Amino acid sequence: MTAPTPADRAIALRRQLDDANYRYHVLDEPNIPDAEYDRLLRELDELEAANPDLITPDSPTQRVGNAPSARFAEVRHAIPMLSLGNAFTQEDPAPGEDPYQEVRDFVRRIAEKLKRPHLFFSVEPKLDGLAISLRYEDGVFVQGATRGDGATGEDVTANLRTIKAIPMRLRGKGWPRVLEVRGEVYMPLAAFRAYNERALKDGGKVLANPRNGAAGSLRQLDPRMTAQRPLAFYAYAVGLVEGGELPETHSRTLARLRDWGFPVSAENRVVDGVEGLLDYYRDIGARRDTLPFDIDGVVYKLDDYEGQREMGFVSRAPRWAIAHKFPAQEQMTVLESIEVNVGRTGAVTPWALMQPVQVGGVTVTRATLHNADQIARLDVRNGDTVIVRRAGDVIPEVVRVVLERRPPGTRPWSMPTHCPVCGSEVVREEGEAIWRCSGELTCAAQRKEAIGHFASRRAMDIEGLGERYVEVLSDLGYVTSVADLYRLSVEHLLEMKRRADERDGTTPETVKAGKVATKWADNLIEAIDRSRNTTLERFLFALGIQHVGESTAKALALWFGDLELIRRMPWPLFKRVPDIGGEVARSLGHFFDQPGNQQVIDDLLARGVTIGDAHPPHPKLREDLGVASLLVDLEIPKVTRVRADQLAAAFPRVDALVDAPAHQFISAGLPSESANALAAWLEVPEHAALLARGGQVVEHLLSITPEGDTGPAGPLEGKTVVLTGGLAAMSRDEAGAKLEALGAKVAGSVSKKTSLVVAGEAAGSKLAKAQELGIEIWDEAQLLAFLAKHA
DNA sequence: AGCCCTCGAGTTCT
DNA sequence: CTCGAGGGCT
Repeated sequence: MTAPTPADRAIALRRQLDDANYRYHVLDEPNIPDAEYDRLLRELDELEAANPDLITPDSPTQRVGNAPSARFAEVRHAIPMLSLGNAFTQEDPAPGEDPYQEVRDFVRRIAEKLKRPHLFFSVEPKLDGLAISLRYEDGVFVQGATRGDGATGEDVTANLRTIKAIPMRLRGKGWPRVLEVRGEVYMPLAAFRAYNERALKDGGKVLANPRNGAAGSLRQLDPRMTAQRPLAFYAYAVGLVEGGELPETHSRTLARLRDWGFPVSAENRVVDGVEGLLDYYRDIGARRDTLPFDIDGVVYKLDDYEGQREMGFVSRAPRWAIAHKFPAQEQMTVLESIEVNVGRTGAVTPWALMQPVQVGGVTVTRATLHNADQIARLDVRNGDTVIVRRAGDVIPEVVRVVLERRPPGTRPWSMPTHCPVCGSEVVREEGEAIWRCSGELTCAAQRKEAIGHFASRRAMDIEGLGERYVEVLSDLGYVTSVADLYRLSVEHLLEMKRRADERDGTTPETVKAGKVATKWADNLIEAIDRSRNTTLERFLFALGIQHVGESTAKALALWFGDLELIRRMPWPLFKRVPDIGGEVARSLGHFFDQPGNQQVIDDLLARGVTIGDAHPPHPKLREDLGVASLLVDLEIPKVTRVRADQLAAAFPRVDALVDAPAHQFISAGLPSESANALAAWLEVPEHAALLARGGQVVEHLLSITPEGDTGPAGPLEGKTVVLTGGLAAMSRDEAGAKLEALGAKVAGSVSKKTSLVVAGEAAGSKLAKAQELGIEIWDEAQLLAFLAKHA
């Protein structure tokens, strides 16, 4: 046996590489790891570099891309690349109207002409990419072109060579001497995202969407650029055929193409009649968001060529095929104006008011613009034409501005300097993204939101007090603080309704309707009454303190157990609660420092709000509760944990510390710098008072906080559980409460700290993430079984 | 100082 | 659901 010649080796390498490509891109069953592929490719590359005469045009090394071409040559398609007629689904069908009429018409026309009992269609997803034509002579790829106007396209052979899913040489046998294959070059979504993520990191150019990514990549003048773009390809038709035969149906041609080495979509099917088409349409539509590529519809083609020939063409579109489009997920519309909204915390949020468009099957007129930074990034202006998207996430967003359509004379948008509702100044904290109205509760918008929040389901849960009534109650002055809700009577409500009707010009209620109004008022008063019985965590959440959401409210309730304690707490002590830091503690302190807020709490209690679950502080509060931690929590300059410990040892009682001169701090062991800083800090009367009060409260807390014993550990103690998807037997909230009762911590998002994910019906990204991280996953049945066992 | 994890807040339409 | 930012750990 002699050693293989370089020529033999080159052939062997090419075969291996081609085979690996085929398995990876066509069969979707990679047979060698990427690294091995790269090694083989490098070996071949080196071999060819040493023996240039061994280089062949179909060699895998030639995919990498040669020197840039000045411009693309024109290619005349031997057989024109057709465009398809479109069928749209009627989005708001009138009663009795068939939303699929256009598809039915298409099928009916064929049925009338062909007069067959059954019509079989080859169906496939319509990829959102770029149509191309590939020419093979004697089984070797010789030329590739874009669709262009259908008759003439551009020669992008060099760029197409870089796409590994396109075979350079046909496999198997039986191919015609000349074969033109048509298909779609596209960018898989995962590749698109990965590409953009990297581009963002490296400061490169971000692709607008996968379609633009594919189209832009193919038209790169330098194939080496194309080679870096992650493109893929699916074949869906055949053009010119010479010196060979094709099967008699489209579906069998596709199977043949696959044998010859072309990727063909795994979603292709053959279906019977119009119902078959529509089933397919609905099936793909339902799975649209989970497909690994973007599609804008499905394509129906009469499967047999005989029938196709008989149907023929109208102008340039075949009468035997049609594209059935999905409702667009992106639409162009005109932004009429940028408005702002004022939220509960005063956040001034800009949003776009647009001319109504159908996006993803619903009419969209408004979309959030998040904040001023986002507007600056997009550079959206009044009157701009914009692209609106409503992707899997339902909530519409402005994707970008169509600059070519910008009317003359527009100016960049800027945040109003004053609140549109109350006229207070709009301010922004250093380094923050959000501008806020400084009016606080003098601002009607903030008051309204505060009342709405107070009444909301997760807060005081006043059923029937929705946005509408909050608006009127607030506007007409019946309710200026949340405590006013508990002074309302049925008479007030009826009077309010009468005035509201007058104001809005609504026809006054008839006597009969008056009865209905009474009923409504009775119900609302009863709901308000019911809400008087509440829990500490709901109450704290309802107050709407900045940075205090449900979770923080719950923690406060658990750790301190008593409203009276909390409302008088010196703010640094809030930091004793896990997950509460300086920012949140200060916010709590700020809230309770305001006499107006204390008054509201007094009023609520005086008007019958009862908080049911007062209990002593959580035993763990004792841990590290003392003078030292108080000093640390006060954030005194130069007073670190070490210094605080020294001080605590020297001054077991805070009173003595408050009045002590600086030299006593030095005697306690502090360096003079720290001692002086502390003395200077204490000069400020508010500081001294805060420290003194802090000392008292620490002593009080220590006196009422029980020792150890945190109760029996539940079976889920220390576990973090995430609930996702819909449950049949109970709501997610109920399930969460039950899990918490067993000791679990219920979190909202999946991370590597998550111990367990309960996935209900139609679970989405959280389930995917759990699988990715290898976290234990239960279905509802497992959850119910577990709960039953441990109830 | 930087990273990871959570929480809070705001949001659209039927 | 997504973004921004607070909290805590390394």
